[in-house]
Amino acid sequence: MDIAIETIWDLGYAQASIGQIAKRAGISKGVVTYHFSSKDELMQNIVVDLYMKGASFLSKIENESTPSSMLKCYIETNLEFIHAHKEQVAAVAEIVMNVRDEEGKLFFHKPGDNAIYEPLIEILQWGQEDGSFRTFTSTGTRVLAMTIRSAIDLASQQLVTNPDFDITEYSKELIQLFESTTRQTHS
Amino acid sequence: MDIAIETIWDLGYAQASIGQIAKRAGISKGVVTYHFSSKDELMQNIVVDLYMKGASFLSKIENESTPSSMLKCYIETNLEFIHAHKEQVAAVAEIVMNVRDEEGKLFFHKPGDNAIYEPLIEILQWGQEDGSFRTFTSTGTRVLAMTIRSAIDLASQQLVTNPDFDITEYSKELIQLFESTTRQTHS
Amino acid sequence: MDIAIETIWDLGYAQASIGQIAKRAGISKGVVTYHFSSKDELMQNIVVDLYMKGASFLSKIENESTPSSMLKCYIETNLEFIHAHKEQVAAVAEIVMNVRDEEGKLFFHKPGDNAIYEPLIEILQWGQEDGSFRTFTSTGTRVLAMTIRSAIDLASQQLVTNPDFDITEYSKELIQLFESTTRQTHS
Amino acid sequence: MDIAIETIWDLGYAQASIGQIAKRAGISKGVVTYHFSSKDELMQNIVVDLYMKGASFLSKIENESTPSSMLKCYIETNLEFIHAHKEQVAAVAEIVMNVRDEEGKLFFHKPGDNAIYEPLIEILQWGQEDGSFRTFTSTGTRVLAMTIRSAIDLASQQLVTNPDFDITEYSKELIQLFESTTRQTHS
DNA sequence: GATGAATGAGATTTCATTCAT
DNA sequence: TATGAATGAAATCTCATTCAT
Repeated sequence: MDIAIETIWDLGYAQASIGQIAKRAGISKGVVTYHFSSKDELMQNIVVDLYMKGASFLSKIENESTPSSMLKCYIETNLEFIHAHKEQVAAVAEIVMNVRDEEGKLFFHKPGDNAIYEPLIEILQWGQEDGSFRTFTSTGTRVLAMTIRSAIDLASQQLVTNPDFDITEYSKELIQLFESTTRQTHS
Repeated sequence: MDIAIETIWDLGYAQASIGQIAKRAGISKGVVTYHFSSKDELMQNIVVDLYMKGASFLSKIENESTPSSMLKCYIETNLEFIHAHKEQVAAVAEIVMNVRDEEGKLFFHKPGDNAIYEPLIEILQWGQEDGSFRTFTSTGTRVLAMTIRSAIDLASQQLVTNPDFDITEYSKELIQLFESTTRQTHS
Repeated sequence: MDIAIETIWDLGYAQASIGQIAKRAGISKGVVTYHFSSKDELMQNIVVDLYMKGASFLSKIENESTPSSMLKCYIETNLEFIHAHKEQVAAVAEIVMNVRDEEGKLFFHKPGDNAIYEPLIEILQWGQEDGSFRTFTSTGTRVLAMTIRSAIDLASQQLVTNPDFDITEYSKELIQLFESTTRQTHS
Repeated sequence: MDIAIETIWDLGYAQASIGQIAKRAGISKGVVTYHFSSKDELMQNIVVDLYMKGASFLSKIENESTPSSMLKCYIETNLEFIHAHKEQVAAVAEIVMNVRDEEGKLFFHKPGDNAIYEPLIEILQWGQEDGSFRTFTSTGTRVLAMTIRSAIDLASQQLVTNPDFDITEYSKELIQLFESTTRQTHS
């Protein structure tokens, strides 16, 4: 699986054939289909593995005691995770966007599933309820969550394409940006 | 080319073979390779065509007379463009992320090329210089530009994956969000 | 298709891979899948082609004016057909017994379909009705038809496995056997 | 071996891979190749086992004291055997027609080997000699034996493909048919 | 005896590309 | 311009067989 991730990182999903992966791993093609009944299953394993790592890594966010610190922790921890697993994060992004079922529909996408934004929405709602964040409309809250999330995900793309990208600095700036965006402006 | 775009939209880049495209267009495979010397060239044409459409469509942004109205126009016009050409925008996103050269490097990416953020950075700098926007550090300005851009690009993904996504509403909310983010808070 | 038939005749269905067939035909594998979208489709074409040839070849049986001469003609013409197309007949026998659908069911077999015996049963019934054949029970008539048919089909197997088999002689003997089997024994 | 027979019965020879057989048996592939040095050897064992069962089961035919009762017993006992071991009989039919040597020749077939017809020919000759059967030419005797045998073997095919096939009834009808075929018509 | 990992050959199929017509 | 035949490379997958444990 690690070699598969590396191969996707280096060559992209389409070029990451079982043959390529096996060659880079120094094993025969048969080994791959012996352990994973199909290429798709290998890819699913890579995705599921990252989700499990992510769930563990990101669980500490829930421990924060204020909306502000939790938002900070959310951004920071997510970017740390992306940094720590940049190859796998990028590989999963490619897999999710390329694996399709027989009908041509994206395999890793339930239509209308925006569950990824829920944790952020909850943080933002909490902050509005306890008065530490300024208020947004319902839609505004959701759009802000989407904006934060897309800014986070951008980091993974930058790590792939931009060798000068400094994710630590990016993290600090994002935290500051969204801290000021959410801050209550008048007492 | 339009059929090629539709095919990528429906089936994804990998399944959009010349055979598929030709079949959907009701022509023979030979016609495609007659007009485009290779599949990659067809794909490049789709990308270049979108860039040209975009340059024309987005040129009106430069006519705005204030940083604030220009930022609003930038967001609004970009989202209108994504909306008007959602299939081609999505197709180009797939092409850009899948076409690679012999070495496995992404064909449509010059390393370190973040030119896409420059127009936004310029708007943000102009606003800081004329005092209509609050001030950001140099890095903060760049990160804000990246955040705005990624929020805009998210719309294209949502159009692909989320049938309930309302891009007009999204546009209004984004404008409001970044208007308030950049607004000078104390006179 | 002719080369495919020859290959099945020589090597059997399992060994008659697209690669083998292409090699024997002196063409590339791609040509086969270009003309036939899959191996199964090639095999179906071979089967359908033989059925069409058979329908044409055997149509003259209907012209006979007495049950006895029609039975004789049925046996004779069927064996002539098997003789004239022995390779394809044998190939179709292999195909019919080996091609299966995804569930493992034989593709060329509708459960309970014994339509092949109907023409013979009709001849035998006609002969009983007009008094030229001795009488059989309903089941006896069907079993006799099955016996005649299996004796005919045996010829194809013999042509495959027995180089000394004389199908002309076999034809004469079968005709005589079933002529005497069906003959009215007392006036 | 029983599982292998079931697998061939259910899926056909080609799909009856060692992996499939082992999976259905709940054992590892290795066990199969531990007990049988090759797949072909497993298949040979299934064939030989059936022949031994058959030799035992059918030996009682020799005890009959008249040609007529022996012919009846031959048909009846063979069909009982096919009925009692229908899966294995069908499996052996598939094996015999699919296993080939390196040259592509059928493994279970010695060219010109028509030994299977000898017992029937002997019964028919005996009946002609003792005057209880009507007389046939030498070739006619052989063709009649082939006809009887093919009618018997048809039962196995019918058991595979026709769920409504009643082999007991078929047995009675065949016995009656060939009793009347062989009966001396004038004293 | 039994297992599971590993292999390598070969099967089907897809596909970009070339080329004669 | 357009077509369709042909090619050859490569991809996924299956499978009999080997082997260390």
